[in-house]
Amino acid sequence: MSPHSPSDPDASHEAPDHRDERHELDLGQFLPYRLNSLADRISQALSRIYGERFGITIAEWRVLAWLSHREELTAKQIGEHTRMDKAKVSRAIQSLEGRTLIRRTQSSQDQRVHYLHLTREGEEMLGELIPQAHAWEAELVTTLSTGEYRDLLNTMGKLERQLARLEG
Amino acid sequence: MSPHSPSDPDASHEAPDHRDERHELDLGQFLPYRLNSLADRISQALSRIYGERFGITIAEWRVLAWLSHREELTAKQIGEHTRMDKAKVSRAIQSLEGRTLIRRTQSSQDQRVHYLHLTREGEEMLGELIPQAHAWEAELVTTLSTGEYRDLLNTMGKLERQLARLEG
DNA sequence: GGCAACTAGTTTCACTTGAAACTATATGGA
DNA sequence: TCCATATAGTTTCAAGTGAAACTAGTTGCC
Repeated sequence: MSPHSPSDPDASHEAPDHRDERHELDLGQFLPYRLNSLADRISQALSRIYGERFGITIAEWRVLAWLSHREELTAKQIGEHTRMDKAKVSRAIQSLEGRTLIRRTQSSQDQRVHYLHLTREGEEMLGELIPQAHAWEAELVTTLSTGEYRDLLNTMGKLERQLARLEG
Repeated sequence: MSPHSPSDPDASHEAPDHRDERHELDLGQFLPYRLNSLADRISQALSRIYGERFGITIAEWRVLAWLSHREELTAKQIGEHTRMDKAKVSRAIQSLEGRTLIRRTQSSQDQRVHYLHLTREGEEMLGELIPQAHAWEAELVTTLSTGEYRDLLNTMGKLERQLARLEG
């Protein structure tokens, strides 16, 4: 048995009183569920900034964010980085190009690939968006100590690596 | 400024060398993104158990899981617990009832509400499914120390409360 | 050179989703 | 009592989704 005693669904048989608190804890201590609903809530809250203020989707934001640190990326590379499937990436790119936030230039070596870059317009939007995203994140983590924040990222890194091990 | 120094998209201007590692870190240290992709990967991995071995969706699993600790829940209560919208809950319930994993009984006080309970079949399925889910979780967190695991849940709790504050 | 296998990116299609409309029931006044 | 308002749950509809088919181009091999 793991030392972490994740929620035990049969536990309710042992102590029928306090059922209310205990069942709250049950799913509430099942890591996949907790993690998923936390991430979901954060995503939704943040996408209010992307969506309402800037009119872009999460997929579009991810494409833009990656383009902000790298000059030339292809759709495929963005798909690898963001773990979005290529159809989703393709549609995000189409939409961003339609709004002239990014531009595409065909590679001369390989006619199939297109390098993507931010336009001036796209850079300007990111120049506004990114600080707001960071400000929001800062507000979210404001109740954590520096150590807690570092430990969180650290632990998440461990889980990611273990996940890769389980997957691979 | 937050003490946590989340990823700074402008940082690449300061040190154009080592661009490759630095941009990996950039989005890689943006908590909402990291959290979301981690949760996504975990959900997908777990839903292989739900889906392939037991033929149920995540929504259905959540309904069943809640029913495993509480005798009588209504669709509305499940929606509140799981933060799924009522259409999704309704569809999950229909499917589960169709497979006779749950049963519905109309309340005598209020003809609109239906109490949900597991059937024997549903209980049997959960009796198999839940240990497998826990075993998978245990494998995932096996690289964490007991303290790290506790701190993780703790920190997540803090983020949830802060999120509620920001939302409310 | 020419053909099979491969790859980047797009489109199609069947399915899922959440918002809003809807149905049936309940409640709280006037 | 009657009516306005509210609520539980279902259905509809338009938009979004990923898997698979597809298009266009490339590579390796004979």
